[in-house]
Amino acid sequence: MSSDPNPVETPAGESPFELDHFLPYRFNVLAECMSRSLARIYQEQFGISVPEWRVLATLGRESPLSAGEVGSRAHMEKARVSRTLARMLDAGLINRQVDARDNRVAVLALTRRGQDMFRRIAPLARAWEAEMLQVLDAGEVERLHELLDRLLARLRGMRAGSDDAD
Amino acid sequence: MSSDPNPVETPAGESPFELDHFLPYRFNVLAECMSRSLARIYQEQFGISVPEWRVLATLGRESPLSAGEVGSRAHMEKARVSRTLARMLDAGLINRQVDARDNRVAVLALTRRGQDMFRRIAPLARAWEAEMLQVLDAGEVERLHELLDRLLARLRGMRAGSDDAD
DNA sequence: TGACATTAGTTTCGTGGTAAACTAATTTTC
DNA sequence: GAAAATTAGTTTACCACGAAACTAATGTCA
Repeated sequence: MSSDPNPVETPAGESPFELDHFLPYRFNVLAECMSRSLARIYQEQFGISVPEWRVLATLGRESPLSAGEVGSRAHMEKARVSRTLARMLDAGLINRQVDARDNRVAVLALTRRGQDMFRRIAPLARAWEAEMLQVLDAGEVERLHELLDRLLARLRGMRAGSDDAD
Repeated sequence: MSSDPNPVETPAGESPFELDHFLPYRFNVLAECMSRSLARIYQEQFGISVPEWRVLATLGRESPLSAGEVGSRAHMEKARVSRTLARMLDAGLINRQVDARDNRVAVLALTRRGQDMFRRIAPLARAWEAEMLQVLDAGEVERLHELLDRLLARLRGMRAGSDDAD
């Protein structure tokens, strides 16, 4: 009884709860694995962290942006954005210029150095992704993206009315 | 020039790097959304955190287990397991008994109270998952799980030889 | 049996995260 | 046009995490 492999009784007919088959758990584990694996590349070679990489990629694609715009595009809280930007300013990867029309906002862009770094990391990131995706064919990749789209939309919908936006 | 929406030139023929289409980013965002949404349920109603829920689910399915076994089953670092167990012991959710054969290991199981909590949360977690999965049909859910399986296996394989196991 | 290595688990240390308070600028309202 | 509300962004306070150091028990090998 003390070594019962299924110690908590389940109502008749129900299978026990399995963490391994539970999607939030699976997504968390997988996301963490991906982050770690990829981060190894840009952390070791370029000395930047995950949020720094996100900001770099965001401003590499579109700029100039305000801090708030960076946050919404990269799904980062404003405090995290603020600290990340401070580090990147120190490192000379971005520059910041106060908006003449509205002195609260400052407009951000990559410096030459930031652009160079982005140009060097982006292909490595793509290559890493391609290596991971070798176990999937093109159609599967497409379907995966499509499933992720729908799940994300669903999650945003589920909390509708409950609290604030994102 | 300063308002160029694609400020970093891409090599001819290549599309610019899009964070929104990059899988590690997408998985992180989605995993975080799921965690938050689900955690709202068990945090508000039962006052436990994500790692506590993981340990609860792990020991709810199989016990007794040592701390190390809990960690490997729930994909948690041993330090995190240790802290989580300490909190749960305080809260009277689990009990710990030193193994007579090996005084380094202690064997863990849910208390009556822990079992009750698990029995109450598990169906809520299932229901939450089912609600999220309403946008997918049964075949899609199955294919999603299968894709996740393969990606996870791939990631474990990619770092083969590079460093330690998990 | 006594040194050395290994293992289970805890604790420490530094870092980074979030929520909430805060500052400063701007907009709204009457 | 002053008071109140809103917004952009920073800072503070607190807490969690991971890596590494540490403790204690066990295993190994001469």
